[in-house]
Parts: sequence; structure tokens; C-alpha cells
Amino acid sequence: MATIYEVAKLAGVSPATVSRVFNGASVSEAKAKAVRSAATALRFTPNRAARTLRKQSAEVIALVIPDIENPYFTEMARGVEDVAQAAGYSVVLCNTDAELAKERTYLEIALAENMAGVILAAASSASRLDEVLAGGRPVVAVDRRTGYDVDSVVMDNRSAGAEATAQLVAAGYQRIACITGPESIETARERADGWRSTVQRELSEAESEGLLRFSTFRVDGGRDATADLLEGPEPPDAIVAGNNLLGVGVLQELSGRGLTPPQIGVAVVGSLPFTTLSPNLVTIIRLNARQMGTTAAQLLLDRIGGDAGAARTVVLPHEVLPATVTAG
Amino acid sequence: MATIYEVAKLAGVSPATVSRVFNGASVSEAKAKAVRSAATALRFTPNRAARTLRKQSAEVIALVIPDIENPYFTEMARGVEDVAQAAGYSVVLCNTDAELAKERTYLEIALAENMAGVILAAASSASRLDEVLAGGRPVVAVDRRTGYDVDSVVMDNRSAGAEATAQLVAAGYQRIACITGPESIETARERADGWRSTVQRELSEAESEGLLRFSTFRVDGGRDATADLLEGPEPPDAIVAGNNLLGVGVLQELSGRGLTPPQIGVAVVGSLPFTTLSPNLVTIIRLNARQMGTTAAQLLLDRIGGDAGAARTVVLPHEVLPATVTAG
DNA sequence: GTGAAAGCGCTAACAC
DNA sequence: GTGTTAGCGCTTTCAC
Repeated sequence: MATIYEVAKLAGVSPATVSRVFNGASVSEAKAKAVRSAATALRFTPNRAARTLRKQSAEVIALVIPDIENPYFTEMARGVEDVAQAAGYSVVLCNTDAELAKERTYLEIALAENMAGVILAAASSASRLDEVLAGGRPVVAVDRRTGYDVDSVVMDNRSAGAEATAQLVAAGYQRIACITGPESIETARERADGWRSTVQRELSEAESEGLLRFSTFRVDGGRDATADLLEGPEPPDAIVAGNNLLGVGVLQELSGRGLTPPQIGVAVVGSLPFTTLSPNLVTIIRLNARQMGTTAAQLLLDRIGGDAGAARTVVLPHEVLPATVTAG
Repeated sequence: MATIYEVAKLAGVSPATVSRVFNGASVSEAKAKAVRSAATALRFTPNRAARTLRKQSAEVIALVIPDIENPYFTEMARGVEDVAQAAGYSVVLCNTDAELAKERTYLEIALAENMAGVILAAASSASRLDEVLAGGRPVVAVDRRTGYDVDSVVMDNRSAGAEATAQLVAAGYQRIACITGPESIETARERADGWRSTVQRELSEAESEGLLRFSTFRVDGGRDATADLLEGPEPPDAIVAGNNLLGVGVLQELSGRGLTPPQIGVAVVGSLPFTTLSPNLVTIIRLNARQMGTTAAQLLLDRIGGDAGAARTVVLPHEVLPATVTAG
């Protein structure tokens, strides 16, 4: 790899001038041209490690997520990437497996690499951001808030859970269960809250507890919880799934037992990635993960650009896609 | 962020000694202990940009893939990550959207960042690796070979396509179509080749062309091609899908038309991620993307470690999961 | 085993 | 507008 000195020598200018050309500072057109052609001839690319060391900041954004195999997060990653790339930033995807230790390691790396900022879908409410924030790096929380005073982009989970439930009520179901993620995760609790309030208001006070399952936000969690519910003394006639993967698990388990919507009602908060089921059988409360990604990236870029205002929280809307085939 | 100098001062040693402690060189136990406690007190983490600049190499591996939203590639990413992480390397995921320009940019970045190596699922057979290789960085090709003499890890695509087709033949289907990816992608061609040879051998010479569609490796591609096939003069009675997303698209389109396997036979090369369909209705030629990832990472680490032997090609086995419910 | 010092490639004062 | 120079934080000879 050629250095700035070799380019300078070939172009007959100083290294500083070469640097200026590559950083948009004012240079006479003649010298700029000479530099550019020398750079091309030597296949020069600025060394990013050196630039990062000198500037104390890399043009890289860390996107830290709990599950890279969940399409919700990869969709989000696409959104982040699009905005970041347009602004000249690269995105580094870090997968924590929802483990605090891995998350911690990645946050340390982000700091040690002088990355410009972090977009974090926290592993749990216990996530620690002290180090990164002490290092002066902006953080934007996505999907889940953190215990820190940072920008966040979230869905209206309570309302999404309520909406999912209301759709099932409207379709005539009477015993509506809810399978959501780990209780340690804000979104899981909020979606369950939405379900609970709707059930209690629309059906009966009694019709809630006993029908709630905190599980994992994964397919197997959905299957297990569904099996558990169906094998109970008073099985539900409908299920609200707290995220996309749980939805898949629910439907898989039902299908294994010969049950298909609308025989039993199903509403999913999120989406049904790669479903092969007819879309009008299941109610979807669609969460726009991509938009969450673009919004978060924009907020982060603002902060990187020096915006020091108070922390903002953006709540994104969801879209209701009701099942059109119902039991009724 | 504390520096090595501050740690040195606090511990009463030279910066060089601090560096040695953090790099496993021999240091007296007394000083090592002093350094460690000073480092902890100052919350010292070595600055990676500085280390990278000095060592001319970062402990980072680039994983360059064409579609981050395809579970096949995220599964592969998991495999890469597991091996890399165990060896102390971070993984940077780069999404090219199967565009050569983006791929080129990412490869340049990998070089400019002094990354230790690249694992590449090439955007097309026209991918250029000259710069990276000239920079002395090892490259391992995954899923698809490149035109360069580098290590590669691939599936036996021809055999996978043949196996998928043979399963449909065995189930009694007579007009078996094939929907595969872009003709510019090796895997797409090879899977089609496997299909063609089996159809020609088992059925009739005539029963092949006209039933082959080169599409995109995406869900919409599967839908469009299926629609196209079904609306033709002599529609197929079975379809081989060239990858997971095409399989989803095929099943979606069929389902929209009220067709479900085994009314029409379906075999998929790859897997059916997050399917809600009963697994015994569709034949799956399962490709182990995770294993592909771990294998590639291992090969790359060997190269990074200095292995300069001839380029190797590893061909991974697939697993046949036949549909057990057939039209017969 | 340990310290002094040079230098990785770049940017940003500072002088002109 | 342009060149000179110092220095970002680290690793690594080279002496001792």
C-alpha cells in the first residue's frame, strides 16, 4: 500500500497537500489534479488506521444486536446501513446472542476501535453503557430503551399488543393467550401489558393470568409455550405472539397438531418472515424495523455531528394487517 | 481513555513493559502484577487503531456477503463468528446487495483498515480480488468460487440439484421444473445442471428446457418464476427451488393459487427458514451454512497464521430430508 | 528482564 | 494556498 508521502513525492507537493486533497480542503486545481493522478498511479488508498489514530475517531458505526438470525434485526441493519453508507460511514454488525458478557465485549471493542458511535438493541435492561458514554461516544438505543439518558427509537409496544388482541376479540375469540419474550426485556413486558389490558377490558378480568407465557424471543420458545398452553386444562382459542419468531413457533406447533387459523386465532406482533401461509389467515401488527434502523442512524449521525441537545425518544407507528378469514 | 504511558507511570515501569504485559511477552511477575492493577485502576484498554497502525494488521475479519437478509448467510455468519471469536478476532459483516460496486468498496475498506483477512461470498463471477490479494491479505471464498486461486468452501451444488430432482422423480412427478438464481452465479448454474441431468436421464430428453428459469435468489423471484411456469402452455407438476428464498417464493405463489404440496411437488435446495408448513410436505436438500462458516473461518485463520500452501477447496456434504407425504 | 527511542501513516497547527 | 513539523498510542528493535 502506497502512503501519502509517496504520492506527495510523485506529485511534487507536500504530504499535507495530499491530505488536503483527500479531505476536501482548498488546494489549487493544478496541484489537486497532480495529486489525484499520482494517487491513481500508485493505487493509493488512505490508511484508515492512521487516520483513526490521528483523528481519534473512525468513520464506523457499531450496530449491536441480540440475534443476527432474526430477520427483524437484519431488516433494521439494512436501514442503518443505508443511512450510514450515504454519509460515508461503515457499519459493523455485532451479535451478542442476548448475552451481557458478549455485549460488553463488543462495546469495549467499539471504544477501543474509536468507532464514531453505537446503535444498541440492548441484551437486557441490565446492559451497561458507562464506559462507552464516558469515552464520549454517542449511543442510540433501538427497539428497547436502556437505563441511560440516550436517544432511543422504539415501537409503541403496548399499543401493538393491545391492537393484536383487539383484532382477535373482534374476530370473536374468547380465550386469548399471549406468548411473549423474556420478562427482562422491556418490549416483551409492554406487549404483554397491551394484551392484558385489552383482555381485561373487552373480555373478563378473570380471562388473563394463566394465559400469559414469558418465553424466549425465539422459534423454539413459541413452540414450547404453545404446546404448554394447549395441553393446559382450559386451552386458549387464540394466541397473541410477541414477536416474529414466536409467531413462527406458534404456527409450527399448531400445524403439527393439525390446527390452522382460523380454527384457532393467531395475531403476531412484528411480521411473519418468509411465511408460506396465506397472509389473510393471521393478523399481523407490522413493525417497521427498517424505518427503525434509518431513524436511529439519523439520530446517531446528528450526535456524531456534534448535536448535544437533550436525549430524544422517537416512537414509531405500526401497521395493522388484519386476518380477513375469520372463524366467525 | 487511558494510554499505555499513564499505566506505565502509575505502575512505575516503562511503556514497553506495559505493552509486553498485554502481549504475553516475558515480564517479571512483580511488574506484571503492578501493571495489571494500574491498568484496572485506569480502566485501560489498548487502543486498537494505534496497535493496528503499528502492526499493520487488525484482528478483524471481513465477511462480505450478498444479502444480509438471507438466513442462509446469517447462519453462515454465526459459524464464522464462533470460530473467529474463539481466536480473538472480531468479524465485520459487509452487505453487498450482490452489487459489484458495493463489494469493491468493502474490499477496499478491508484493505484500508488493515483487516487480517476476508471471507467472501462473491457478488458474481466478475468479482475482483486483485487489490486485496496484492495487499497480501488472505481471502477465502465461500458458497461460490471466484476466478482467483484462493481457498474455497462450497457445497456440491450439482449433486444437491440432482438429489432434489431425483426425490421428486421417485415421488412420481413427471414434469419437473427448476427455478434457480442468476446465471452469473456459479451455484445457480450448478444446481440447474444437477436438475437437468437428472430430468434427462430419468424422464425424457425433451422434458427439460422450457422448464428452467434463471431468476434472482430472492422471494419475489420465486413467486414470479412460479407464476410464469404455471401460466405457461404445459405447466409443471413439480418444482425444484434453487435456494431457500426461492423456495419460499414458490410456496407463496402456489398457496396464493390454492395449490399445496403434494398436489404439486416441491423440493428446495437449502432450507425453509421459519416455515410454518408441515416439514414432511416438502423435500429439503439441507445445506449446512453454519458449517460452511466455521470451515471458512478456520481456513482463513490458518492463512493469517502464515500457512502458504496451495489453495484448497473444501466441498461440504448436504443432507436429504425427503417429503414423506407424496401425491402417489 | 527492562527502558529509550524510533516510527507505523495520517492530520492539523503553525508559519510563510 | 502550501510546506514543515509534531504527535495520535502503540510495538519493537536495540542497548544494557
